[in-house]
Amino acid sequence: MSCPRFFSKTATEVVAHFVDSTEEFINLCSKGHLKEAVNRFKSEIWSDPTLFSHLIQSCTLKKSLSCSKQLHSLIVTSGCSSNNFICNHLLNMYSKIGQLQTAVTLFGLMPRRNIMSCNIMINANEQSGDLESARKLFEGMTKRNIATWNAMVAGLVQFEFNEEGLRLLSEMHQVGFLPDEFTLGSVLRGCAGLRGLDAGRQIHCYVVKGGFELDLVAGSSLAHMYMKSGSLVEGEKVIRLMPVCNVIAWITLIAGKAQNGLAEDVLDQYNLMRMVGFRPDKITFVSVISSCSELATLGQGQQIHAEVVKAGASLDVGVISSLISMYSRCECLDDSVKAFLECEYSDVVLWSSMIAAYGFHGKGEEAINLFEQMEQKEFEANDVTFVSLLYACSHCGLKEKGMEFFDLMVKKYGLKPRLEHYTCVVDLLGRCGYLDEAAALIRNMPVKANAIIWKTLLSACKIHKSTDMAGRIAEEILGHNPQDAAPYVLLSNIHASAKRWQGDSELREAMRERNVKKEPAKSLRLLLLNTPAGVPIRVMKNLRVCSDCHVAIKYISEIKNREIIVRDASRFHHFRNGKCSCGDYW
DNA sequence: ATAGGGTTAG
Repeated sequence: MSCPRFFSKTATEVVAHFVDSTEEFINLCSKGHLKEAVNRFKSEIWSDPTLFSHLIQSCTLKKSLSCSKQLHSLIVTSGCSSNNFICNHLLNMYSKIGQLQTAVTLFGLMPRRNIMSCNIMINANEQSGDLESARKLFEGMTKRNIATWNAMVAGLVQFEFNEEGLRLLSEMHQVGFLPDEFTLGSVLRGCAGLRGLDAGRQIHCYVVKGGFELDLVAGSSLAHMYMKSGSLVEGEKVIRLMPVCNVIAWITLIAGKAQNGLAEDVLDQYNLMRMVGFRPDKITFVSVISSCSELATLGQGQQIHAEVVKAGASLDVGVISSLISMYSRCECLDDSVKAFLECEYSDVVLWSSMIAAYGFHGKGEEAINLFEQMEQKEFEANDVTFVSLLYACSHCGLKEKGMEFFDLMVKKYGLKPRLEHYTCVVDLLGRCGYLDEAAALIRNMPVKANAIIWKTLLSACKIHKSTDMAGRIAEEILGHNPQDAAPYVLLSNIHASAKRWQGDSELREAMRERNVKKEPAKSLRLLLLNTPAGVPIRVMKNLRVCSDCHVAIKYISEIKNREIIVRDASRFHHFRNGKCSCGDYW
């Protein structure tokens, strides 16, 4: 049997030729050779206008406005500009190359818009930051598909209207749409933003029900939600159950551990990740450097800095902000400054990091100077910036400046002071000897006091040898936690330094009566005996060593010539022969 | 179409 013949070719040959040439045309488009594609396949395009879609997609990737305009004119000349399919592609192109206005005009001219057209415009408006227009479009739609709901949920979450995103999920469910992996990814991100563990667990049920547990995106989002909401165990479980992990799943786990304070585990996990063969990227570096910063492990920090440079990630503001903090906490302020100055693009967080670094090193003037420069450059300071700035002022005894900034924060920036801000101000007033004002502030502030803020005041009493007030304050702290040894110890030291031995022995009696015990520092002593001089020690968790500094000291920074350097949140303690540089024995 | 990050008081 022979095939019918078209001219000199069989039908099969014609089809084969057609498939071949379409393939070649698509190939040219995907490589960006638009002119060649148009010239060689003019007749094919004219007979099948849907082929224009490939040209449009190529133009979208090129992000070239002139290319897009030429192509658009060509489409108009070909007479298929009323084709919905082509029009939707054009809408998408204009929105992706940042020509929202053109897309809006085109959308307005379309005679028969379909759901797809509206979906594209919802996404386009969201991407250009206009959530309201997206919402209006969404609300005006009589028919929606799953992508419509997904676009709106994603937009709401993107602009941190997380609760509303969750509400929309239940609304879509009510009208009969089951969430897919895209919806779930978005709402889980919303739950993470809300630290909403309960809502997140409910979404987890949807994930299981839809069979998306093993989906990389849904799985990572789920794990991220758990870890951001403080449930590291559940998050880790989700990741471990995933049969295939990619870089993002790894980093989700690493970042989760970093955020939950497991800095040591972060470094282990990071090394493991590299052994398995994943390449770290800038987001990995940020998490890892922050952990080095928390541990004050300079050597590891420097090594990772080198890797950052090698990976070409050294220009990222996020990476640089974490480097500034790491070097500052490792006593290398010069390197912090260097990193700060080398940064080409800057933002609030970068400036805040540098202000914090100066404050950490007791350089109040420099911190203030930087803040003023920041204001001149019209960067909007945030609440964290002010914590660092106030901290810098209090550590340098700059009372007037500090109070001025506190005022500025409330009045000019409209920020509501948090407990951290009040603690800085109490420290500021207390250090400068305004003990009564500091106490009054704690009693009158609109947020609930915690033991830390009272302890801050107690330290100030110690500096100014005010035993009477210290006694009253110690009672208040013990009201928060009667078993806390720190106020007794502080009070005892205050009595001792004021040479009131009577008060001191009464206090020790009270401690015995209430069965309060001060933790001995056995572990540190053992470490010192068993570790050869000059060997760096990485981390010791929950180590209490210095009772005089009244802060739980957590990390050993290094051991040099049998001298141990320990870091707490605000300063370095040098221990030699069992004696701390701040004067206390352990 | 969708996922992961940086600065913060004692």
